[in-house]
Amino acid sequence: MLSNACKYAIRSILYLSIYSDKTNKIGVKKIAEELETPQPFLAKLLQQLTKNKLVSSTKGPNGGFYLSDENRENSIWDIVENIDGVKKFNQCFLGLSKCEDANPCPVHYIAAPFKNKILSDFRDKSIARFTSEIIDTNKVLSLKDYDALKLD
Amino acid sequence: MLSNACKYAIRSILYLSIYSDKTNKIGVKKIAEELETPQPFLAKLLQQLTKNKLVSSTKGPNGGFYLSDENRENSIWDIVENIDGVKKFNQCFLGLSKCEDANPCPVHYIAAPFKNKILSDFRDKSIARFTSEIIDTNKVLSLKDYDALKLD
DNA sequence: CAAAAAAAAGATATTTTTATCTTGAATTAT
DNA sequence: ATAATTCAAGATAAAAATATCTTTTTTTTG
Ligand code: FES
Ligand code: FES
Repeated sequence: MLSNACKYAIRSILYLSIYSDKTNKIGVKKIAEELETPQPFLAKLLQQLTKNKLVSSTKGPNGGFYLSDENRENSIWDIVENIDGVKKFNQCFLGLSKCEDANPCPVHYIAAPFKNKILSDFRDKSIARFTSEIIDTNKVLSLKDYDALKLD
Repeated sequence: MLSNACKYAIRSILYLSIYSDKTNKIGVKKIAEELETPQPFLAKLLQQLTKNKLVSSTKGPNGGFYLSDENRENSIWDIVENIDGVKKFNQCFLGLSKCEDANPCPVHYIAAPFKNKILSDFRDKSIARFTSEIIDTNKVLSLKDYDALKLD
């Protein structure tokens, strides 16, 4: 449903949201290691996300990527739009050209509620809120295998 | 989540389940037109599905593809396994290597119930039952755009 | 200022998915 | 039998997604 690129992007931004700020930037190398994603590919992605104001960056020593307060006001949905485009998500689970109640495919009534739920979660919460919920519930919500992002 | 190939396969088999039997076979050309899928690609798929006993076929004039009673005892899940493999479906929505309650990603508790629901629907019902439910509810459950498969 | 660090940009490569084409084999109707 | 029809099989092609490499630019630190 989401491309690898998009998954990497979401994970990166959630990671940056938890661990970075203006005074604590993080380089691609570190991010790629933490999230176990291909480094140069992630670099390209972050480049694109930066150009589109979803993440921030500075060059030079102690430079790297981080999320500004403005960046944190975006939603996960903004990331999806940026990388995969909107269509990807509105598509029918079985590949019909339109997914709508008026013309449901055989699994529409199973798939549609899920899509709506994910969609509203992605669209209605800011990155900031999404992140604080992760932190507040104090669950081990890892971004890569095992508990890499365990908040202790 | 599912590949195009797999979507084509599922739609084809549901189509054949509704419209074909031993005495009424349907050619690739017709199927591809009805489902609006690329014809030679679908031919390859049907070939594979036939080899793997998920559909039946005969050559020659009035030949074509159809579902035998045995074919109808398979599940949608069998199709998915055949084309995309099992893994595809067990994957984490954000791309972690494992999707499990013990190590949930930030959207796990939204995605997991959906996956379980689809999975059980796909796995526990035979094609035959799936199809008769489509017919019985008498809904316009089309397999391609608009109401191509409207059961009147 | 010079050197090092790090992202930006652009080019290239690999892999996977999707799609097509060509030839061969089986079946049926005439 | 023969010709027509339709699937089978294998080779090939095109497109998209994923991944890497090289060079340039910016920034910071010493
Ligand atoms: S029409 Fe297929 S998922 Fe909605
Ligand atoms: S861990 Fe991500 S969907 Fe289950």
